[in-house]
Amino acid sequence: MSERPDVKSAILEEATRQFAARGFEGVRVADLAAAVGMRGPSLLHHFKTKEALRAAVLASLLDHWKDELPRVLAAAQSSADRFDGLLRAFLGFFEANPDRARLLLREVLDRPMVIRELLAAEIGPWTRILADILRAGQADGRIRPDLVPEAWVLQVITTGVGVIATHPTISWVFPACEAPALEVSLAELVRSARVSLFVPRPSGSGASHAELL
Amino acid sequence: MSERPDVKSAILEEATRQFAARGFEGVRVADLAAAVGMRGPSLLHHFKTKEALRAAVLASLLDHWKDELPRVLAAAQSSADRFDGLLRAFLGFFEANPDRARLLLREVLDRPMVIRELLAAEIGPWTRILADILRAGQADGRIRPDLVPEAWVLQVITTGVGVIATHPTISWVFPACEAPALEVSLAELVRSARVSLFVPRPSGSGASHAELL
DNA sequence: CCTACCGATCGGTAGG
DNA sequence: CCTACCGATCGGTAGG
Repeated sequence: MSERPDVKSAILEEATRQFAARGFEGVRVADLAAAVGMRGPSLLHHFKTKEALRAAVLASLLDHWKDELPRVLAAAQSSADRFDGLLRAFLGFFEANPDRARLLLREVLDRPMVIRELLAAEIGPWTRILADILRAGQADGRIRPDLVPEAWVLQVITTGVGVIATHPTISWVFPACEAPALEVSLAELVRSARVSLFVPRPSGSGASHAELL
Repeated sequence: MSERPDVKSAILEEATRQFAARGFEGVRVADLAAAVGMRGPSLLHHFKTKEALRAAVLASLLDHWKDELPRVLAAAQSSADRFDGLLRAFLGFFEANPDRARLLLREVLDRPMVIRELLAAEIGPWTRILADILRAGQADGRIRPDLVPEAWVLQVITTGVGVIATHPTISWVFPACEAPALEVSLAELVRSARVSLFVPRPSGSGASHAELL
């Protein structure tokens, strides 16, 4: 009765880490169990199969956005700096634990059909709203007219997840001392997302872009 | 003597396809062999181990850029539309066979240390030159000063590979009829890369951005 | 939560 | 390029 309060959470956390690092097939149930202080068969008492564990790990990732997306999008309809709020909530979640980005990318590659359905069901309704907000911004002349809202959203998602997942490896296309830090790369992402989104204001105008989404 | 001229190429092509789809560990040597008309042990006569085949597949990917990058960068120092040439050569290679992008992404996730070294050795020298070209453009006032050249290059690489690798899956964050086609997403990538790179010209000026990199 | 163990999979070898 | 087969790995079960 006085057991470790949430063995399950510990297993989920460790599974996220190991699945992200070595992939689902590359991880041994016994290793996963050892990392949380038990043997393989004992772990399978908490999650009936390895595949069930995979589903639980993925669900815990997407669940975060089921709560967060409506919250941030609602704030985006009343607050001044919607653009920064949304983009930072998105990037911050993955930046706080890059394994989330790597895990998601692996699932996209490993099980495209499964992920398609999950994205359509859980994220689809919200991205649609987002695209509509962008279209309204185009009608108002605040957002560049030569932009395809859906494509822009898709690209920001892919780039955010992709940069955070692969930065420590891909940044080696530059010598170590010239490679930008992750924060610099993400700042560049925010900059280019902003510039590619908003119609430039005549310089000297008071309003900052952050207020305009 | 009158055998199939290049069994090896056939194996490499099929391996690219299958490694991209199911990952290195997810592919059985026997299946790979069956797809090119032989049994497992016979395939291992052409590539001593499965791991050797993996290395060969990866090398054939990177070899393309060892030839292509110098060529395109050289053209970029004499021709008018360097930006388009370079970006289209890059995107075209992966668009012609999205499995290349998926394979590369998997290798980045599966073997970060190996890929780091390969990128540093084979691609590093050229991206460095590219970053210097961008810095020269900043000195001339053609390229936005608030841009970190290395971060911009990194982002374009990550986004290009990421979008092409994941588009058929991630685009399902939109209902099927609203999801942009891959070509639309790539056009948006080119647009936003261009806009985020160049200092905007006073409207009415004759020169197009394409000439300016 | 454990030990003991089954059953299936799979890379690679032997030998032709 | 084949068949036959070894040896190791690993998810999951039995039974406590």
